[in-house]
Amino acid sequence: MGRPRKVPEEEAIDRALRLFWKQGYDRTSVADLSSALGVGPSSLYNAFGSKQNLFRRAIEHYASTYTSFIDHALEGDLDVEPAIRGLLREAAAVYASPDSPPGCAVMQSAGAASPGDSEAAAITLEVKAEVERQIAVLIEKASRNHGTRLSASPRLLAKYLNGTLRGLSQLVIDGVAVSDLMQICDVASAACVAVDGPTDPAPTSSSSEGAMRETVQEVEDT
Amino acid sequence: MGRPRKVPEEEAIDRALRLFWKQGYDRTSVADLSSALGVGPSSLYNAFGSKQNLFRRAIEHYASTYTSFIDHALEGDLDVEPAIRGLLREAAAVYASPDSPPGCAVMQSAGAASPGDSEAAAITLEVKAEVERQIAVLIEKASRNHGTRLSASPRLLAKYLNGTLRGLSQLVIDGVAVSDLMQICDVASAACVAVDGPTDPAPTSSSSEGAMRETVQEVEDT
DNA sequence: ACTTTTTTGTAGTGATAACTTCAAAAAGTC
DNA sequence: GACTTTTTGAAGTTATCACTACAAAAAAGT
Repeated sequence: MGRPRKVPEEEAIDRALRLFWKQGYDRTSVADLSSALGVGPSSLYNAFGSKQNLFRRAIEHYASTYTSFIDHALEGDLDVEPAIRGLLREAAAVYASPDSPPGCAVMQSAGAASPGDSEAAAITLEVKAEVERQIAVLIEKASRNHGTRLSASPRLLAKYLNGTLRGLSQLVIDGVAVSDLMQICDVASAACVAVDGPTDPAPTSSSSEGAMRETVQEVEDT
Repeated sequence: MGRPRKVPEEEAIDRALRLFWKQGYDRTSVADLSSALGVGPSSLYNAFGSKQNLFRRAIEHYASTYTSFIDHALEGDLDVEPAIRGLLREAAAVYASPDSPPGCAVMQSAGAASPGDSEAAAITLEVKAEVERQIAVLIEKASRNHGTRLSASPRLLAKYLNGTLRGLSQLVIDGVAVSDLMQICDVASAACVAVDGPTDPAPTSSSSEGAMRETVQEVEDT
């Protein structure tokens, strides 16, 4: 009952996502969203409550739609290196796809800000942590199933690959060619498995120069 | 001649840099800068002309002061892997230092935005390109001097490491521990040199699924 | 046709953004 | 001490921000 919506909720969220993705959360005004959807601001507030909440819905939509590369990698039973290579390549393909804004929506919309300084960064926190968690699971499973020796622990490699994904997103923004991106994925995935030769298999050294920030927030150890 | 400045230019720029670094360009208002320096906005505009220009000066200051890890790596005559490991570790140490805001100032201040959408991103463009250029030079020199077989061309590895640096900055923001960061640097640097075993030395494969954005902007090939 | 329910468009709210105006203040020079 | 030069502080300007008030519009139920 009641007057029907001019634009259905699902489409509104997807259009909003693409705007946040392209312009970033801060630089996307409610007026931008309103005119992109062809409705007045009152409709947006009636449907979603606030700009923050619309962003939250948009990121949830992104996480459940555009990050299938992790599920694909988990479905197959490949060894560590090909599994990671496939994951990175598929992610890079999404980041560089002409059908959606460049880069990773989580990175591009929330910027590089820390969760404390930015509303948007706080909202994307959970998505980033979940990706890292699932990558750790993937590596642990693949190495166990294939008896693969890793260059570091699954949880550390997951952090490394989390950083790699963010780097890939940035490289796409820089305009790096897709062919180069794919080779970078190959280099990065090869780094995950230990070399057989006489080289040191798993470096464990630590301290470098100067005092450094010791940190608090952590994803659980696997 | 004339009335002396309340706060000298150099100190003003450094204080501004740290604010941009911590909060990002967009979220740092002129009022923030003004109150952080203890002077009125008219003084800032008299001295620097605009917020954009002050940011430009701050980034130039950062590039000439906080990125010495590249010069250090270039000065030594180490082989590729230890040179890159040292570069990454030193960069990570700067990013995680408690004496300055977390992460890389170029990334944190300009966010993840593309140069077209953000004034700040356009200003940091040159710095990022110069870093990548110098890393390519470092790799080429080190591999030539030590006869090292690389896992990919110097220009591609430079792109990979450019992405790695950005990823490291993000990991620091995420709160990853310094000890983990250092191990990640080890994994990343080991990926640059070819393995001796029976494994494929330099993968060259390309196409993945779907159509992808072919890009324009490129740093020159080495 | 009348009521009920929800969405819509228009206009406007106070807050904050970057930036400017201008006269007083603080120095050197004669 | 008067003149010149530059910086400073306080107040103000215009634009845009997220968000809201409210009545007309468009559907369903009776």
